[in-house]
Amino acid sequence: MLAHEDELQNDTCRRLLAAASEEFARHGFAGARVRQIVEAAKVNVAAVNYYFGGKEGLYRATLRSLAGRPAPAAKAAMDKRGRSAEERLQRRVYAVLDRFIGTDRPSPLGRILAHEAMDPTGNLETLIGDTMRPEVERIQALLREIAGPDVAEGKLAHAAFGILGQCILYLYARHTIEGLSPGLAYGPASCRLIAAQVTEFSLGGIERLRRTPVTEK
Amino acid sequence: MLAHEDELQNDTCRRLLAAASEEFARHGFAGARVRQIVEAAKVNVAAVNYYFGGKEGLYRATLRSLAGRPAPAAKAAMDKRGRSAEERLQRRVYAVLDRFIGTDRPSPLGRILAHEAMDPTGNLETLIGDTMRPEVERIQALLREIAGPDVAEGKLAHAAFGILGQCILYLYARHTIEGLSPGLAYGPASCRLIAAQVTEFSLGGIERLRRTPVTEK
DNA sequence: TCCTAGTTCAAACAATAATTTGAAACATCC
DNA sequence: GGATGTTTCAAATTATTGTTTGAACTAGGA
Repeated sequence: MLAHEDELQNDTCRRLLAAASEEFARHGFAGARVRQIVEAAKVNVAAVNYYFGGKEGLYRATLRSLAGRPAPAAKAAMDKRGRSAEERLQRRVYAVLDRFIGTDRPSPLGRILAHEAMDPTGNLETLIGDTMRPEVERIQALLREIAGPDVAEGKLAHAAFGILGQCILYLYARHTIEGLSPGLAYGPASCRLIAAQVTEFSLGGIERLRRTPVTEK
Repeated sequence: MLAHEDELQNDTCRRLLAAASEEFARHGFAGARVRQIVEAAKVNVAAVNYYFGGKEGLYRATLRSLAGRPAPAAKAAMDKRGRSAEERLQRRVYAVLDRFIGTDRPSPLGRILAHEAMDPTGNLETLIGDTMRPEVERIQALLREIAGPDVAEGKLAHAAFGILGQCILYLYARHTIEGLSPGLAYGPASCRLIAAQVTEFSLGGIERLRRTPVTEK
């Protein structure tokens, strides 16, 4: 039992982590089966304990590896200069969709986060801190920029969660949405489309909040 | 092994179903433990098989019992006459929040639905058909009424899902939101507050969609 | 009171899953 | 080539969990 830092050195570890990401994303920690993981990874069962000390260790390592690297689209959304706040918001929404929903294939991170939020295992706090919190803060800052100083902070927070809520619905209710409304297909292009829709919709919401500035709470 | 229709006659069944609702809501079907359920219900283990034929039977019965009765708020939202479409939308949003999130305590139905959506067991279709589909359709109809005939159908569908997404976020990311933004407390009153916020935000979105009617898709 | 059908119970059982083990395979260095 | 440390493997082990069993208990009627 070594490793613990160079989990990505070994090929066995890499395959294990990849398979674990998918299995944990599908079924959450409790529902995931290590046999399923090792079979998908084409690795012997004992490897899990050998490298990670058990199912739980593998889970933590998986979370680390997923939360560690932000998706490529996140960087692309970074170049804020020379663009309107509205445009930057749309890019940020796209980045969220890309990271948590995934463009080509569904992202394990978002799905694991969803399971974790529903049924926490004790890693939720860390995971949120590493992934969601910065996202929420960035979006809220952009909203402030768009809405101006007159809109109450609480309203802005709600709005930020509203935007995230819309994004997350598309992740977590994928089957459901496809069943209810087959037209709204998922795919590489539709991620961009959804970003546009969500942004448009939310800009309207912000605008209205600005027009009717009620007292805080 | 009788029952199967009069599940609510027997006191043991009632307690079993109540405990099962909570346990399945917490951990989903796979993660739920029948021992946990029977312990909470103060009932012998064998009762599960005796009355419901097993864990899966109990699960299905639980779903039936939860999907069967719409929350009281749903009826209150029904009296459409004499109110503006905007007002009716807000009432409908409140009804959704009340049914799926719960006013006083978190609703098992919504939480089970979330697990089911993440990791379907084969009961998802039925559950959706019984609970979500009518909700989506009603909201979409209201949105059409508000938006007028010029907004494309696909946009309205997105908007309806956007509204649901906002509602659902508050259900499924409860811990997360409380952690990120302690000010936004949950409670009997806040359900109404959230309904107001979501409606306000969404009306703005609709308005904007109406102003910028792009071609379908 | 006895009988019957329905229900509850503690304990046994079977099935599934995670973990461990000890030997075999592999690589690396001398 | 042999010694040493690491990795892989199939099989055994332990733990957890759903299900079954057969006896005990209860209530209602003949």
